Amino acid sequence: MLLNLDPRSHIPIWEQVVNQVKELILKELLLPGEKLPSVREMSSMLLINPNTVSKAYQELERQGIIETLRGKGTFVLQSIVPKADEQKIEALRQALKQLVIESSYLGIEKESFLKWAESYLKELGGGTDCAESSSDS
Amino acid sequence: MLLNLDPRSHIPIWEQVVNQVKELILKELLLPGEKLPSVREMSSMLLINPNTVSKAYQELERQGIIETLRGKGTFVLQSIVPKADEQKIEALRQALKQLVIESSYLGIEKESFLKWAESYLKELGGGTDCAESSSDS
Amino acid sequence: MLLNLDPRSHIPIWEQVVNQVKELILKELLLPGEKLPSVREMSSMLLINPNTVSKAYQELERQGIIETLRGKGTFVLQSIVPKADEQKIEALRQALKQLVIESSYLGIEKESFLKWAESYLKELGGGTDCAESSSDS
Amino acid sequence: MLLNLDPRSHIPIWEQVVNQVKELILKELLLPGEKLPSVREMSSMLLINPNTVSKAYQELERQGIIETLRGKGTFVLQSIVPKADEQKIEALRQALKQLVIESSYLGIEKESFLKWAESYLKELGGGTDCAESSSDS
DNA sequence: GTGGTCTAGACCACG
DNA sequence: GTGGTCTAGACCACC
Repeated sequence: MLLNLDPRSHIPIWEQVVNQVKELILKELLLPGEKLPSVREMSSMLLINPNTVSKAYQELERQGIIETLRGKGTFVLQSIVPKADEQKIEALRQALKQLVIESSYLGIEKESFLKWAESYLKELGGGTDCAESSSDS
Repeated sequence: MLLNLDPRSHIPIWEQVVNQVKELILKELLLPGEKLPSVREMSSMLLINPNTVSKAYQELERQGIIETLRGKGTFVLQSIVPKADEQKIEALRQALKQLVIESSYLGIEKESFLKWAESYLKELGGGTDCAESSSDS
Repeated sequence: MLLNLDPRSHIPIWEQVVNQVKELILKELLLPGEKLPSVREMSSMLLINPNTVSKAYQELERQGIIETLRGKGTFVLQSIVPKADEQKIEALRQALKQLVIESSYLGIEKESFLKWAESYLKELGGGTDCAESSSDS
Repeated sequence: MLLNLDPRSHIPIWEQVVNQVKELILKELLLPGEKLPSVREMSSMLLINPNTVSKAYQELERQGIIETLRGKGTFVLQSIVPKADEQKIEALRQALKQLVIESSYLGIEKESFLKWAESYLKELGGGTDCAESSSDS
């Protein structure tokens, strides 16, 4: 559970936590049913306020990724069902388009961009069907 | 200069303006040397606060995309040189990675994601040989 | 005494126990004078903490529904007298009102809501003439 | 915008705000497009912390009932679409069942319970098609 | 021990 | 002016 937080980033800390937990789960470094550090543990590990961790956990629960059992703690859900929210997909497409625009202004070649995308997709998606390919990043 | 602004979007309006101007330039709907509407014109066209337009123009100037000539107006720069800022590239890579993660939780297939990326890359890069001319800085 | 507990529910487990015992009594699946499982038995049956069962029993006793005889065990009271606590009635009305509001936002038809209410009322009140016998306190 | 908050209630204050705003909208005391008091105004009106109001507004936005425009304020959405979430409907049914059980222990007659339900349904639902019936509580 | 709520007060970005 | 985020510290309910 070593998360990389950047307090200077414009992305709120709680959202950085959300993102990185989601990444850890996809990479199977956090397994279904596994217990997350308690809010207090996490906050002292990351040197952030417990409320910030709490907000991150609540958001993850709202997204159907983790669950909290009263008095027990917080756990990764057994079955994380991808829900194909059309609005979110459209937002993602827009974000992707914007990234492409930015990459052009940064002088990034098309091939590089696609290569990166493929590499990230393999890195994560590999875990779903074949675990051995998840480490060849 | 018909921009699509969404006041409900969580992306700041000034940033939406910046993004769409950059897109228009890439698509050659705004040509080098062309004059942009004045801050007042733009703000009344888009029904937004002049300060917002001003902030967008300042950001575009900061990024080396447009220039303001006092008393003359604001113009698209003749040569927009992609500056390969390593930090920005790394940030873009992170953003791309995050998009890939989100797409996984939305149940989007790898092929779809790559297809979209390719389509956007072609859409922009196709109109101009921006990639080849990116080294003549 | 097969209770359906959901550790994921936001209703505290002790309260779920209280609710379901009250339901069993109304449905005459638990009869007046009948002995409840001991705290230990119940906790091992339900795989929950004995303290949780204990809290549920205390609450049921506080509500005048069961009684604990030292050394003998815990029993359903012979005569459960509905006590028309005005405050609780008002709270119930508020809760009902809130349910109606929620049902509206969920797009539930008035008829459906009333049908459900009637069905539940019949389900419970039908088995016993609780309403008529409610005045013999 | 006179809300009745009960700090002693077990329902969190932010949730009480959410509930009552939803009620005001159903009763057409808050109209689509109307501006809600700012977070600061509301917090000073209700004598609660701005963060508490903020949490309530965020929840209302998450439920698709209001929207916030950056720097402008918070507004009731034009079209509030009831979304028939099956899980939430089932939870509502359970809550209704529980209310029926409670009403029995409080000695409430079936007819009273149904009468109340009908009255609340008419009070709110009346606003949808005929405004004149909304005041005959 | 666990998470949830509330307060107070500060800082920031947006328009 | 608006809302959003973060911190610090307190209190509570649950198990």
